[in-house]
Amino acid sequence: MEGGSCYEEKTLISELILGVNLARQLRAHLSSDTSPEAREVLIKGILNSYDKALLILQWSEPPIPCQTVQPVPASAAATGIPESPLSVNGSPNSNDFDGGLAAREQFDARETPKKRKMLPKWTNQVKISPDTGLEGPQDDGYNWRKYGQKDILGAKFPRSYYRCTYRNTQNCWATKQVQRSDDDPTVFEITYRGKHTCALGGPSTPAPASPDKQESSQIVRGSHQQQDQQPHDNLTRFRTGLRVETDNLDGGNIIETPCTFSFPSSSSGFLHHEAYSSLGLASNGNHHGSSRLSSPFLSPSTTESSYFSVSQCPVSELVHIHNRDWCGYDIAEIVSATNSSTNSPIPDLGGFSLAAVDIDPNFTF
DNA sequence: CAGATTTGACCCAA
DNA sequence: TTGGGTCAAATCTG
Repeated sequence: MEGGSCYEEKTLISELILGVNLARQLRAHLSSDTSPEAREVLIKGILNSYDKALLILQWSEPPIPCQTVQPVPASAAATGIPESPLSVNGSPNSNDFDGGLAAREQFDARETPKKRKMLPKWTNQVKISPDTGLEGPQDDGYNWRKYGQKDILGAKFPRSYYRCTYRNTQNCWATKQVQRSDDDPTVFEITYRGKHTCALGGPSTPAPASPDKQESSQIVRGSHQQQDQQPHDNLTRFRTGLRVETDNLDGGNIIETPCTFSFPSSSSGFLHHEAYSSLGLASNGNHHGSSRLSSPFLSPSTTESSYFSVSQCPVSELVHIHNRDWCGYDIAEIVSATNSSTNSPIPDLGGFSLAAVDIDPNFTF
């Protein structure tokens, strides 16, 4: 636990420092002819940084009374697990960090259904992989019970309504709505309302075997993954918060504008060789660059990444990271690729559709 | 049989 | 009046 607290403090400080640095860069950019895109990247970085810092603050404080029954494992604490998956587009309501206020809100909501609408509300967008057999967005760690489904006017897909499984037994009034995106069926918009006050539903104490039909919260897991589910959960969380910054690099000419990649969550699988072979690529591209990695879930001492050029296909660059998380697990993931003829990103090669793997530590690219 | 899901009905705010 | 959110009985599942 101590390691977790120490880690959280360091991460919090580093995130705030990152935010300050990005703000300074933005100020410098404002006085120059920098492109709006580059400024937007900096703004996103700043917002990301403060979002994460706030999340760390939120989850390092004693929750009410949701997670007081079972202590949070150090590994879980170290991941700074948010109540729901953090995404570029979503963050918990910043007004809701006051646990006492949240508790009062929950209490009031219990008394009058009208006041439920006053509950804090925030929305996350979660992308799922069509390649990995996922039926829906990843499990957010809570136990949800579906209580309704509605066809929404103008939406292709119905909206599902979930409430906390422990509503009746523990008066936990957290709810969520899951709406599949019309534009991209692999994207789910998840709207959370209210904080969990249950003792059993916390993300650090995953549900004991919930059914696998729930649209919004289940992952198909192989047997080998169940054995070490905790590390894999951590990996998923670490990926979610991982960012690759490519500005000011020694190989900075590879990607001409500063880029920030936000990692979607993805499942684990033995993808490394399959990914390359299915693309007709050799896995020994020429290393020609490196980048800084920034994530609250990465060990700074072991972070590294590589860029590879690939000559066998119209892929001008394959950004590939090889990393090690705080649990000591090696991770490899393709995070982006660019079509050399059109100079446009190749979405199918992005980090999402090519899931991460725990690679052989002895394997070299 | 207990708990979860489905689905039509109901409520209510806009 | 309409559409979104919730309820609750029926049904399903392990």
